[in-house]
Amino acid sequence: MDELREAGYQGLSVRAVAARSGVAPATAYNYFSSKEHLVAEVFWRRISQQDDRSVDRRRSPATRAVDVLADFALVVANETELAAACTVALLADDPEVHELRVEIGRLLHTRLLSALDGDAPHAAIRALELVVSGALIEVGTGHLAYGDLRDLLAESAGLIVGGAA
Amino acid sequence: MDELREAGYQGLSVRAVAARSGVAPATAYNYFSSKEHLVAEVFWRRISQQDDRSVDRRRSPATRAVDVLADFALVVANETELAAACTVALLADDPEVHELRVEIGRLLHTRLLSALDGDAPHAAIRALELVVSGALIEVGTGHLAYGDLRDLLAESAGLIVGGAA
DNA sequence: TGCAGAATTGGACACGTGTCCACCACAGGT
DNA sequence: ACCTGTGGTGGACACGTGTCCAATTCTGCA
Repeated sequence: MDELREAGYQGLSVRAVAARSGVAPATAYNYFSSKEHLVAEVFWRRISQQDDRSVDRRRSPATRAVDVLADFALVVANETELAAACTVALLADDPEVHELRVEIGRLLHTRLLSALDGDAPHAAIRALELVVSGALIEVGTGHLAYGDLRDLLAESAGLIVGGAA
Repeated sequence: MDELREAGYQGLSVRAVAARSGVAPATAYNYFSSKEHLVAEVFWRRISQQDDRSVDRRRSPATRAVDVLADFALVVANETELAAACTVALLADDPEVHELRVEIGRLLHTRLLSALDGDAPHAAIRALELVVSGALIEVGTGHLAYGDLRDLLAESAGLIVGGAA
């Protein structure tokens, strides 16, 4: 993370991260096959370490959905550089990254399902998934400000899941 | 395009494209600052060369929206390799690419606006924009098949824009 | 204490990238 | 026929990447 902040994603290199960790480059490559894999792993750990929200059925379905989406996106979106890094990294054509991508997708799906089960059709959940990737990309490319993310997610979720936003 | 099909995005290089075009590498770099820029340019040209649909207000707003989104996405989505290339390329941290990204965003926005103006709130248009980027990424990463794209877009648009899907 | 197996290391490797610059080819105007 | 300027060219450059491997150091266990 420190390295990413200082050098940006372009400037990030596995070697530099290794150096900062007091470890030889070859060692780093034993664990991470590329910088994409490294960054994707950071994202995955942050996401999966969040503790699950308990579902409170007194709140509207849309609100519950937004909570899930915001938890998901805000983990990285508070730093544009990190959001950019994660979005690009997760698209890499690398088996290790593919694995993580699937895992992350599964996790998001599970969370949405448990927050909304019964209160929204399957199609709505799919749409929410698309929306959150779209939103993350907009943050990563700098077209959407961190501060506006939650509102945008809320607006979209309001439209997708019937209930009042 | 031929080069991309044969070598994949990973294997694509500006030099190889230059060679295939019977042109020196240095010449290619005069026009495209990176392979990301090259690919982004291909995407941009394909998108912007589509002719605008005429708005038929007898059809439901959602249907009109789907037409715009599908035109947009299907330009590249019929070949996974191309979709992957475009999505990754468009995220590059390169001023030329940034320019194109803005241009493409503007074009999509304009088309949605003209297809839906008055029949959907601004928030719906934003949500549709997010959905289409999300969908493109899923195709690019191979998590969504080309054949399923249109249906998925239709489902989502149906939820976002009130009218019957 | 000593040892076997695992983890880490340095260093070289082949390859690809984007940049630079001096030089050349050639079309259009005179 | 001759300039002139624009665009194209070859070739070298510094840099970063991921891979490999033989040598070294660590670690847990007997």
